[in-house]
Amino acid sequence: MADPSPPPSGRVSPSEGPVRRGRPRSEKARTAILAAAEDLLLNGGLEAVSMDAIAERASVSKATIYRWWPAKETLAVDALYADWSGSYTATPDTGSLREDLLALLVPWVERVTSRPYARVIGALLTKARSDEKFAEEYERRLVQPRRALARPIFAHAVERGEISSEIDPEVALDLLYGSLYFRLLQAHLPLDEAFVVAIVETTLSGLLAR
Amino acid sequence: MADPSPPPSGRVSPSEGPVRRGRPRSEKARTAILAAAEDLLLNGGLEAVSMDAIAERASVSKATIYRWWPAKETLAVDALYADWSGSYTATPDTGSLREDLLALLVPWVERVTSRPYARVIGALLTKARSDEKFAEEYERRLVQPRRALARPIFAHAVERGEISSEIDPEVALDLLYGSLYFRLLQAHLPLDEAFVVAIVETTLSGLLAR
Amino acid sequence: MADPSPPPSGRVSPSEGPVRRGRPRSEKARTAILAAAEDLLLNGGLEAVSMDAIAERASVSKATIYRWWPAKETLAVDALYADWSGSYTATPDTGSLREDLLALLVPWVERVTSRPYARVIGALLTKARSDEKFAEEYERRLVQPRRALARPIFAHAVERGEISSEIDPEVALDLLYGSLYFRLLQAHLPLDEAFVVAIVETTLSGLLAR
Amino acid sequence: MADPSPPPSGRVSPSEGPVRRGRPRSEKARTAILAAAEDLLLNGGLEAVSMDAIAERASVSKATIYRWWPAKETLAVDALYADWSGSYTATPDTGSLREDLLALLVPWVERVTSRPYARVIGALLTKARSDEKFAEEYERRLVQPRRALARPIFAHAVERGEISSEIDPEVALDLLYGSLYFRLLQAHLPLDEAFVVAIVETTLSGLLAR
DNA sequence: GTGTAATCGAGACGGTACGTCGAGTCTTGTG
DNA sequence: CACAAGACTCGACGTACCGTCTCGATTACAC
Repeated sequence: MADPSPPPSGRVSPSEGPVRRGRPRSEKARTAILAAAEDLLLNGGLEAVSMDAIAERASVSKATIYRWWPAKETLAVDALYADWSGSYTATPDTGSLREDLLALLVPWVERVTSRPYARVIGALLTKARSDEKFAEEYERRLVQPRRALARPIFAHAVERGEISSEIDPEVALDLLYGSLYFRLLQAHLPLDEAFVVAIVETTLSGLLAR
Repeated sequence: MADPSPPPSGRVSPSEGPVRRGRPRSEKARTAILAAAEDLLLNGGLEAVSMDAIAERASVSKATIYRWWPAKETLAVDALYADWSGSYTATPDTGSLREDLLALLVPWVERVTSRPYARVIGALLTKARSDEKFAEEYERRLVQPRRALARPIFAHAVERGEISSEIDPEVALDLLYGSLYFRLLQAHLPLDEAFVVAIVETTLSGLLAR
Repeated sequence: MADPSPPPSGRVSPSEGPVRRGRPRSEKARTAILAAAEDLLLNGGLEAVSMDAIAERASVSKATIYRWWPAKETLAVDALYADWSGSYTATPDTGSLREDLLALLVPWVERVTSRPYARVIGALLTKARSDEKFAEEYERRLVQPRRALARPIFAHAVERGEISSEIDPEVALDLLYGSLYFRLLQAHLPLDEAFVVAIVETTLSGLLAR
Repeated sequence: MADPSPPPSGRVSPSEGPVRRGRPRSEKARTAILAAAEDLLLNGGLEAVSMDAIAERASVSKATIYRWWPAKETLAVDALYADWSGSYTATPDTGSLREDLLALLVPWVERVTSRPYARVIGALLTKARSDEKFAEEYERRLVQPRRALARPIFAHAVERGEISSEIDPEVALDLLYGSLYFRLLQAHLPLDEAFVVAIVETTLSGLLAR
């Protein structure tokens, strides 16, 4: 099943108490901020995302941004999430492990190489490695949904008898996504459909002659 | 054979002509700068490396740093290179592909997890994705030496008949290192020796039941 | 009548619209900056006035200084103006041209030689000769008020019949103040009360024997 | 009589001892330095004269400049002196004080307004007010020669009976040159031939009606 | 209606770091 | 020796963001 839409990040959802006093949050401002952030993000990368720039573009005061997002990285996660959440929400189920994996990975590669996501993802991962709270946020919003989407593929393959139930789906996922991220982030060799096919084949059959 | 020591980065080596005019570069300053950079790098990550901080620590003027390194990332590569270049320069050759890979990867994992390298590597990769020249530098100094070290392992395995000559070593390397980098940078699951064993096994044998 | 307090320099007075939005300017910061500037100015001259030094002394950020003053010379004019504006605001009117001029010039000389104003004034004039906008500022704030103060003296003398109405007060002012500035700035001979008396006498009677 | 070429400034003339050991000073370098300095001086003012700029233009090392001139202001004095020393070396002697003064002052005004000397002179005077040794240098090379040239005019006028022997030539000179410098440096009103005539007339006849 | 309370924009504030420039000094090899 | 080349320290420059802080103005709900 697809990702059941995790709550937006930023400040803890204020809808706890039943009392809603004061001026309500401006939806217009929120939208404008996210739009400005996404725009800057996909053009100049995270380093182009400055609170001042967002504030100016979105015609919003910096205080308003800081009221809802603790850091520009958190804002970037929200912007990315809005960008991605609609897509690829269904686990492929073609009846074949090989085809399921290709159906999962090929569109992802196309998407991720269609715009300069590499530097954005790299920057967010880097931030996550120095900020525990942000790491949790990042994993919950962007990492786990994708892994949750993929795990059933291996369960189905076990059911069909294609693979042993001993196989650890986490290791399999890391082999596959790890290779793709590697080429995405390190860019030593192209990340294209041929490479997806190659790693799926190799992961399924192994290197050893038989 | 191991990496034959790539030239230092920074400004192009000035030893082209036979004439060496002017005051020679201060080796003392160079060393102090690299030491300060490495220190800051491994403690606070790249974000802690500021030109001002290095200048102060190394008792060196900022102008001197900028004379030799165009950006703090380039400096970080030099510092990292100095840190790494001595280690792991010989290709393992145990007589078995499995053992060779473990001998290659286990020490690397130990090293890379022994200190907070993750955020440093992430930051450098991110910088590389926005700066073409830096990317070339990074790949030449840090990426290719490691891959060159690993490739012969697969050639030996082909000679021994363990794997087909059809196998593309680049794909194999990306599967293995990619998985490790993935856990290093994304940190969704631990990067330990057990994981190394798991990905080596899986890569060798494949997922499919046989 | 004298100029009744020209507006402060620096950025254009923001009090145009009736709307006073945003955080108001900090009077405390403004005062501290001017005090620091004046202090540095009268001790070390303009060359001792650095934006960094002012920022540190006034416990103010450099950005705040630059927000309001485009250059240290402009700041110096403001500091000098604050220092001078209170004094000598009334045109002397003793009933005699000679006495009026002495009453105008002697206190000015005492003031101007009491502290190292010479190098400050020299520096500002030099800046003015290379910067059109600054020149306008300097003249409006420091030059014209003084000349406006002096002109009525000559009008009174004309009314009393002491001098012809043909006399050009501008020429007379330049003869008197010019000589004083000359000794102040070039310092080839002392600028003292005796010199003031001498130039007043000579300007009134002329060199020619009669 | 006028000063017959004061010695060059900079380091004390090395031609004292009879022994002239080592490589002789390069006349070519000296000339190139002065030319570069004058060029920069008259185009961008003293602030455009940097040791680096001169060194580059003159294809000379900075060390060579510092060997002979302690500061760029001293160099500027030398450059200016070279520029001026050839001109106006004879005291006018027309037989009339009025004409002598005009013959002295009008060409000076033409010269001094023909190029942006104002900012240069202002800068040198400012420097002189903060540097005792430079002040002595400046006065000896540029101030006194001019005054020495002018003093005989008043002696002649006394001899002719035009003015009293009581007249202090120093005061007279300060009235005349002071006014001109004032308009030159402060630029509140034009410095032109009409002004020269006006101050000469006024200085000769005085303001008072008679 | 009239608080009360949270929001919003605008924008100034103290900081930190940036990358550059010029001043002087020092250290080579060459003439 | 003088000189060119050029590396070095020091300190100021002016800019860009950071995250915080006042303001006056808005906009809701609660009384």
